[in-house]
Amino acid sequence: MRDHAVYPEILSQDLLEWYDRHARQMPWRVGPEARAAGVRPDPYRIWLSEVMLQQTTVAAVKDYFERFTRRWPTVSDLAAAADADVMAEWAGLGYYARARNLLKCARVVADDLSGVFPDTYEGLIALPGIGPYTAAAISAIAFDRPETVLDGNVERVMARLHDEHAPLPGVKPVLKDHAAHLTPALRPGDYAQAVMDLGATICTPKSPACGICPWRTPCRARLNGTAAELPKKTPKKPKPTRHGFVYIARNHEGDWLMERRPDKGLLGGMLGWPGSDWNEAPTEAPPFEANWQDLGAEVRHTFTHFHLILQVRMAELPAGFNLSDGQEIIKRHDFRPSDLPTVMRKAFDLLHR
DNA sequence: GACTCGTGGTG
DNA sequence: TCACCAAGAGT
Repeated sequence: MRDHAVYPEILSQDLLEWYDRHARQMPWRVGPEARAAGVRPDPYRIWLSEVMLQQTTVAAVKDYFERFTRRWPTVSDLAAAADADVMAEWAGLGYYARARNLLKCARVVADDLSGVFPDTYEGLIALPGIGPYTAAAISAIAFDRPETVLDGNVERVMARLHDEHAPLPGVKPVLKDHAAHLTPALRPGDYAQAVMDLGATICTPKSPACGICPWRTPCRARLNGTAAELPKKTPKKPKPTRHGFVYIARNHEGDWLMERRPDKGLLGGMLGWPGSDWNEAPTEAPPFEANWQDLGAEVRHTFTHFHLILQVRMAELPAGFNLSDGQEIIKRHDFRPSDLPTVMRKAFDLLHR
C-alpha cells in the first residue's frame, strides 16, 4: 500500500480521479467537454456564485444565480444596476450585507479595474465581500492558481483525515495547514472543488459515507471510528426570543406604506414594514394614529442569533400622509412580495390566509 | 477572539 | 419541534 502521509500528492491525485468521475453539474461550472475545447471559467460568474454560496446551500443558490446572470450578464451590467433592484433580486437569500458588498465590489471592478477581476489572492481579498475563503476560491477556480480553500467542508474533511479533536474555531489554523499540504500544483482549481464536493456528498456532517470515500484508506478518523463526531466545535450560546410589532397600511389606491431599512445592521438595505424595535418587552410604535386592526396571528421567525415573534397590525393609510425618514410609498403595481426579506414576506402572507 | 448577520433543509 | 448545518465576511 502507498504511504499517503509521506506522499500527499498521491491523495490529491486520488481525489482528482474521483472528481473526474463524480463532479456535479452546476450553472457556474465549465463541463469537461467545454474545458477540453479550451473554455475557461468566467471570473464574474465564479465570483457571483462564491458570494452567493457563502453559508448557503447549492440548492438555494441555483435559481438566484440564474436570475442574476440573466439580468446582469457582466460585472459592468451589475455595476450599473440600481441598488434597490439588486437588493430586491437578492431578497430571500439572506445575509444581505453580501448583496450590498456585491454591488460595491462590482463598481470597483467596473470603474477602477476596467471591468477585469484581479487574478491573485491579494488583489481579490482587497475587494468588498471577498474574504480569505472567497479570495482563495476565485483565484483557484477561475485562474487555476494553487491557493488553498478552507470552508466548512474542508475543515470537516481535514479534521477527519487527521483525526483532529481540538474544537473549532481554535483548530482552524491547523486544519488550514493540513489542507495546504495537500493542494497540488496541477489542477488546483479542480482540486479545490473536489475537496468541497467530497465534504458535501461523502464526508457529510452526519453519517458520512466512509465506505465509498476515495480517502477511506488514509483517513485516521475512519480508522479510529471517530469520523461522525468530528469536527468538534465550541458550544454556541442559546438564542433568546424577541418580540415586536409591524404595521401594514394601504391607501385608497392600494399603494403600500413601507420602509427602506438603514444599510447597517439586520436586514440592512432591505424593504420592510414600519414597526417597533425588537426586544423582550416591545412597545407599540405605529407610523400614524389609527384604529389598528390585529390580524389575530403572529409571525414566527428565527434569525442567526435570536427567535422573533411579530404581531402584525393593519390600517388604512390616510390621504395626504407625510412620509418620514426612510418611508416610501410603493405603488400597487410595483409591489412584489418576493422583493421582501422572508420575515417581512411572512407578515404580508398573514393578510390573506 | 467574540459578535453580528438569514434562510431553508434535515435528522 | 428544534438544534444543527451550509462553498464566511465584517467589525
